Amino acid sequence: MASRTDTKTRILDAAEKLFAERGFSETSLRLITSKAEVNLASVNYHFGSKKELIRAVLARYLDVFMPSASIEINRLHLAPEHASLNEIFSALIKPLLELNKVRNGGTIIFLQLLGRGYIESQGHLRWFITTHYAEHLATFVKAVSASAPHIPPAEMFWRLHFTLGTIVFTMASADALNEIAAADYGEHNNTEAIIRKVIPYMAAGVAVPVLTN
Amino acid sequence: MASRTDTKTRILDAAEKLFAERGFSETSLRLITSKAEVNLASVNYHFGSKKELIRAVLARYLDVFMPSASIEINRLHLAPEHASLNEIFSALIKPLLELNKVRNGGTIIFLQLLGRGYIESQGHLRWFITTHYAEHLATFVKAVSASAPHIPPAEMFWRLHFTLGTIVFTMASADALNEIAAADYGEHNNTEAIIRKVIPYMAAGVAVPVLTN
DNA sequence: AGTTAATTTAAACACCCGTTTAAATTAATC
DNA sequence: GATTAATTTAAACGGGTGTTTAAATTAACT
Repeated sequence: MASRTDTKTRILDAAEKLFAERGFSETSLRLITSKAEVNLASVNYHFGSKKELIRAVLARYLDVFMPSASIEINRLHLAPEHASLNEIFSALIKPLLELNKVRNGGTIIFLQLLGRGYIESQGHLRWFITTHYAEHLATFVKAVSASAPHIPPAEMFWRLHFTLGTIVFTMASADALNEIAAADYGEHNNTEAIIRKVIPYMAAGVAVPVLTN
Repeated sequence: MASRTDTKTRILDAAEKLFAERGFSETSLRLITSKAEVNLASVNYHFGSKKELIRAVLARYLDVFMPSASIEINRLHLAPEHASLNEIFSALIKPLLELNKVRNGGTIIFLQLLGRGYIESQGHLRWFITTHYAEHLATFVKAVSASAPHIPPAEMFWRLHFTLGTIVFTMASADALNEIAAADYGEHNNTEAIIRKVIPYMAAGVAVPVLTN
């Protein structure tokens, strides 16, 4: 059934790397197939279209991350509602870093793809994610809300999207920021170090009391 | 000298709107010139290339925003170092909203362009901004650092980029988020309302004590 | 082994892109 | 008003894009 390594897999592996680095529209099928060492037409044969390839690339990560994240959230001291926001966000570190075992640089690739998906493709990838992984997202939102009960649901909606923006933009610029940090402050952070830096920032922002005046 | 409205201005006006909505690479010169009702070749005649047009679009906003922001930061109670982080971030509201008077929707267009500039064009727009507006940026960083002296410079570097990501990603998705918020919570926020929502989040994140363990 | 199905391949298709050219037009200057 | 300069215009250039086609090849099944 499979010639050498599965053609489908070779395409996905090459595509996710290029998509994360350069964005979807800046990455041509010809570049993907040449890096993957497969024929140009095989993308349309196996995936139908470029748009569906993009979805498949994202789904391959989400199908690993989402269930794993839900398990960690539910496991929090056997009672997620008593966990702090820092603990809840930190519970996502393990599922995120496990993506590095799936593929080299998997964590940062996943987060960059997520950001590209939300910004580039005007809305239809956001729709794909929120509908296909609704239960997992609800689990997460419920846990966060329970641990910050002073934040009304509408305000929490906005703050969680602020949080998504924070992490996703950070990871999209991670390489550039790391270079500057190394040059200016002698710092050398890997993906995990950056995630551990950003969690307190996000947790503090989500929990800050709403201004009433 | 000018036929009707200045051709150069017509191009910039059409371009900034399309760039903000769809991104740089997704916006063709043919689409820009047709919306602007000018000839295709006039872009290259007046700006040289598409890349230089992108820079000109961004510069037109930065040249208004940056000096205005610096003035507001320096004016903070005549002593910026005694202002709170909330006050410092809030000082940027006026310069941001004044962009709405420059052009309709100017505030959100500017913030979306900023985000596109940082994410899409791999690094060379980030370079353009940090070198051409270095003094203004330094003024801002200095004020923020003075009002959160417990945050080491390297940590502050990261947190300010978290902050940039938060605001820029939020504004890039503002329309979509507003639709959801309206449908799910009956909320209707304009650009200013969203900015006022995000400021406490960012201020809390920037100031949160660094974990020592 | 022979037949059918799945996959791979090279080539072409139709289209859109940024840029350039040279002629036509408009504006400015003497 | 004639001459020069600035701008606008239509057309073409060369190249890249996603997708489709039909033939060649490989794998699977009876």
